[in-house]
Amino acid sequence: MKYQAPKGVKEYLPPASAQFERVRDALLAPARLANYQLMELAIFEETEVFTRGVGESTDVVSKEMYTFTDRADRSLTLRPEGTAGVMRAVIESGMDRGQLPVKVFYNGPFFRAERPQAGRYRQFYQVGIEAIGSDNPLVDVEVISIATEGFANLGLRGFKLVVNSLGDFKSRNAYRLELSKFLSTLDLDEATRERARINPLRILDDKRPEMISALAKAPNVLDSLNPQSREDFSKVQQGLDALGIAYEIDPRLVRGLDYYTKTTFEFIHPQLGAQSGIGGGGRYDGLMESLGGQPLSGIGFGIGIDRVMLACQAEGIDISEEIPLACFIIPLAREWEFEAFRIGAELRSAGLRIDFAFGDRSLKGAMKAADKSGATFAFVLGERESQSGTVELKELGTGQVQSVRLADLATLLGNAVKRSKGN
RNA sequence: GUGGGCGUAGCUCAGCUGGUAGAGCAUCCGGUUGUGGUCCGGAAUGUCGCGGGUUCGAGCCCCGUCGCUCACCCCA
Repeated sequence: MKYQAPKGVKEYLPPASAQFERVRDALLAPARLANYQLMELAIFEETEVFTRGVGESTDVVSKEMYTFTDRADRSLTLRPEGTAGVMRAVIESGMDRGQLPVKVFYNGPFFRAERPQAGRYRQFYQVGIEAIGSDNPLVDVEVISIATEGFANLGLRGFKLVVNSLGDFKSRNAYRLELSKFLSTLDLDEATRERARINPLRILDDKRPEMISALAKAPNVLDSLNPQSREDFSKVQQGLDALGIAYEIDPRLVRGLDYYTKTTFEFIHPQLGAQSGIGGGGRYDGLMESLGGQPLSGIGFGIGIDRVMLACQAEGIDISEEIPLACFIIPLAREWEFEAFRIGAELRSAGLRIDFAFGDRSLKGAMKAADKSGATFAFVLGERESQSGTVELKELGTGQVQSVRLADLATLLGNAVKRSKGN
């Protein structure tokens, strides 16, 4: 084996690719129903979009970006996350000067140069949505509910939703100061002290047991929320309650991107191993402005398709394809191939999924192929059928055969597909 | 970047204390006339990840290297 996909690149081949599509579409459907619209975006950006957007101090920017120089010596970067690119496109197209809020969704591959492990890849896939230009906490609720709807579409149950509020800019900065003071009383190792200096909030995320106990007495963000932030967070909670969405409040939930303010949230699936976050997001107040746009607030989420697929697997959810192959057509010999193909094309344009026995194989081999294809029906096309305009249609599940006129084939197959869907 | 586990047929793996490689599944063909699934018979496939060392002899031991995988950090 000479060539292989680059390290950590996750690819989906049949039959898993059909599951990938289903998961992606199930996650996207609620966004469409909530009137979010598709953005098909650049997969690489000027590096500065991310350094300014995501923040220099984050791990994502400081050590995980795929950055390269093009022939004109421009520094470009494969997108490591979705929000910054959305903001750039919104500003570039002037959407931030039009009707607000701007509600958009996206999906596709993202890239981070990390060491791969279970559920973490260098090329991975996300769906995401952003609602830009409204401070209303109900928008936060809408965004979160779209995510939970997506999971519900798949029948996922084993995840939990964790929410927190970091407070608005003022509130967050005040807390940051307070937290720094507290952290300076702790005896921290070199790396942690450096992180604390760059962004003290991120220390709260530390999962090491000794750190968790050291942080037991750390000041709580929620206690330092100013009145406005407090009220907004309370509305978010009321909205979630009204929709019957279960959640936990975790004042330690900070998330690794610098732009978050106010609401942050994360979906955790405990059966997943070390990388248990299947999705997450939050509100960002200063992001648009720092990329040169209007001073608008926004909120959004990113959901990892790869991890949602793992979660479905862990819960034993069947995400296999449900549209069956209606019929497998077997030309008896080369001379019948064109006619078989013509019939197949007609059936396909009637909306039926049709496949053929290609290649010169024995009839037995062709029947075997029909069987393995999972088709509901199969028939042979040869001299007799061509003459009579009638085929012996075989139902592969039962072995039953019936004579069907070619003219009636489309209707009959169509009805059979409908019936099997109804079951 | 750091640490653990693993690299044998397309896939999943077996190979006892070192004696020149096997199973199941998958693939293909056949079991007489134009109909699959079960069953039976047959065929094909490996520089045992790569390089070096020890040995009369290495898939098995040693060293290096590459790859995969899991975990730390962090995130989807």
